[in-house]
Amino acid sequence: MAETGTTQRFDDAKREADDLTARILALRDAYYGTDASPVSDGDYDALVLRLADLEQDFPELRSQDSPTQTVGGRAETTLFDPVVHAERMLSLDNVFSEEELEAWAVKVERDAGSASVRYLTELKIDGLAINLRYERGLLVTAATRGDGVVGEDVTQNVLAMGSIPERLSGTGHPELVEVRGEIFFPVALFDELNARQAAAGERLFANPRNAASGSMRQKTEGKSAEKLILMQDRLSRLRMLVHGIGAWPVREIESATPITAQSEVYGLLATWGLPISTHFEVYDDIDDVAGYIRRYGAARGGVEHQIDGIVVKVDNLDLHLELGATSRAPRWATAFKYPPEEVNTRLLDIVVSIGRTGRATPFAVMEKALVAGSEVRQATLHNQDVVKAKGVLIGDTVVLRKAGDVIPEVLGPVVELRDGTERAFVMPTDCPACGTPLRAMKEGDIDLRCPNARSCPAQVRGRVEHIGSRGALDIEVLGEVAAAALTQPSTPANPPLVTEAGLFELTIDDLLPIEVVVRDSETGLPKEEDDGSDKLRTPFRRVASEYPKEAEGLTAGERRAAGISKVRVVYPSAAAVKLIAELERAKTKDLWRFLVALSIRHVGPVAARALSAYFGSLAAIRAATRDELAAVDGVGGIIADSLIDWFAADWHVEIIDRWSAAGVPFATPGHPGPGAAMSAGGVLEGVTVVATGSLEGFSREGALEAIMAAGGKAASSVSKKTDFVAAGPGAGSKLTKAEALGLRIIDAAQFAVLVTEGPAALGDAVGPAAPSDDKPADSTV
DNA sequence: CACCCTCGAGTTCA
DNA sequence: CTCGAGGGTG
Repeated sequence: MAETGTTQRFDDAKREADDLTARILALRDAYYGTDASPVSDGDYDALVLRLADLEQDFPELRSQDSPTQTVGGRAETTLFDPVVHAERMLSLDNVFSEEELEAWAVKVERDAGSASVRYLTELKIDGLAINLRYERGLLVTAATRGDGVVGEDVTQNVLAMGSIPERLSGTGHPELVEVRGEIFFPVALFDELNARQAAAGERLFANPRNAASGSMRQKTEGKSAEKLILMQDRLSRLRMLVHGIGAWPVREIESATPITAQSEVYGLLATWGLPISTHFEVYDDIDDVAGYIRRYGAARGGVEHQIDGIVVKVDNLDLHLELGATSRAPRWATAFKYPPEEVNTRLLDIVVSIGRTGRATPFAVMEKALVAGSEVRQATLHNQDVVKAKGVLIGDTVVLRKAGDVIPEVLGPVVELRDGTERAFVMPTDCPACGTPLRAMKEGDIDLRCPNARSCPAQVRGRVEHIGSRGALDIEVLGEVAAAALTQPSTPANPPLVTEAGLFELTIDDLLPIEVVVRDSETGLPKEEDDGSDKLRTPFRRVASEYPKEAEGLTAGERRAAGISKVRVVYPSAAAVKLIAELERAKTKDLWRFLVALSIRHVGPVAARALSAYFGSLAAIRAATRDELAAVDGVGGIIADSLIDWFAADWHVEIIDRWSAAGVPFATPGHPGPGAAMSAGGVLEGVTVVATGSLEGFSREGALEAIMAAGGKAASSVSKKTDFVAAGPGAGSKLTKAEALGLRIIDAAQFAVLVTEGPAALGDAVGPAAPSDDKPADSTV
């Protein structure tokens, strides 16, 4: 039977290998033919890797033209002239973890024998590989990689970039030298490029790599003068960094300059006037290489080009010759690939959730996928229109990424991988939480809402959780789990809260009976005990078995004599005690926090602050007319209507009454009454400040408080009206935008001065610094 | 009528 | 942190 088994396994392997080969070749065609791949790089690599594995197990499967033996790409069919590279352009093998890197290093060091190995690390630019051929110091051709043997002649476009020397500087250039490098589109200019493309009615680029590739592929023929200017403009924005020498006239160069290391090659290339990266390092120890990888993994966005990994090269050139190369890649170098930022995964379902405002939001439930370093299984789809616009069907393979490296986002389906079993998403007509028909609240609204605000369990739970959140009353313990426990009918008791009206009436005794069904974090289904019943947790009570009070002080023998045995005692858990204490503490919080906690449409922290400062009490807000409400800065007719509507509902009034009865003041002590002008003044009067990143000495909230306490406006987003941007470590897009707008950017220390002494103390006028100011400092403020 | 801003939602990690 | 949606303001 053993033989049958082997034959069987070989047949399976052969079938899989054939299948893999076909898919890889098809993807290569798509990839190199159209600049857009139907699958992500990570998937492509996975296919090639799997094939390599199979070939390892069954060497007879490996053929000369297997994709593992040939370099990616095929001869181009576009209109550019073919160029035969003097020396084949190889690709690099990949490692996907520090362990694999370690294993590679072990092999290298073993093969190196007694020689001590030094490693050069550099960023792997996600761009377009280019081969520059110089003869006696003159650029003869610039060509794309193509299939590694024959590429496309893009010399004219490369010269049009303006940053690649047509003639090498220095003297003593070899008869022939090929310089390899990568052309890329600087990420900082990418958004602007797409905006121009859109304005010109041209197609948008999916990413900077595509932009580089697309720009390099442009042809001048048949273009209008206007288009030629645009083309030239795009080309001038491209950059190139060189990272190696292909056709390698060792003796010729060495006779001129003795060179023994790759890092010295870079020095040589620089003296020739070629642009080299400033990000390379040389290390003796592979552990230091791992450190470099980790450093840049954390700061991938901080470089002018996209990075798709780290290239690790053996620095010693004599070892390059000794280690040699396979038919597709050198053995003296490897590429560490970071976890991909875009991956494919399966869209298992589209489910609708009901938020605290009743809005029905469809979200994608996906097969768990590792993207940008964390596992993702859900992503919001916003509303039906977005689902339709993205064109995804349930069952599709979809492209998933993290917008801003944080928020999971479904980009769209991989249409090529459909098999006909996919089905379209249909927005439910009824609320999935309470069954009430969903409806648009206004004519033309895309969002559907559950109108059952009072008793829809999803909405009640959402509102209770919102009350506890940081932006509202900031009640510890009262998070997602506690909110669910308090509002869901827990077995066997009724929920302690039917609506949020009873929140401040809760006692320890109300909390004790609560039982929560434990749900599987993977499936969302209730977990079951061995006997099939739901697994329950009691978050607010702790049961102990101990001797009763009368046994205190007795020894074991005396207890036995008295016939006293242990009894079950129920204690409130730490969480229960904490929650009650926190609720008590919350009653003293500022009025605006209570306004936020009431979940009134369009009343968030900003509007709530404005209303509270103006009216001073909830009673005054309630008594105000529409016009009086709208007189408040930042409040218009819609918010005024929303407030009036809210107070008109009996069950809303009940919330106020019961919270008041429980001791919530709903007023700012000492407030002079409605309409009283806010105590104006303060050193930041009329100054808008945005805080981003972590500012030493301030919490996120604390920074905002400090700005407002000084009379300034704490804006949440950067615009040209922003006067100062206080940026600390970890600042992201806001800082980038501030720089783009030329705004005044200050650090934590300057921020501290700003909020205490005002802008003048920073010795600068309010507002953006003048672009070129050699004029005297006559502040107009 | 453009902007610019706030709101609300989802998600993950330290 | 980012997006869409929609309100507010110049």
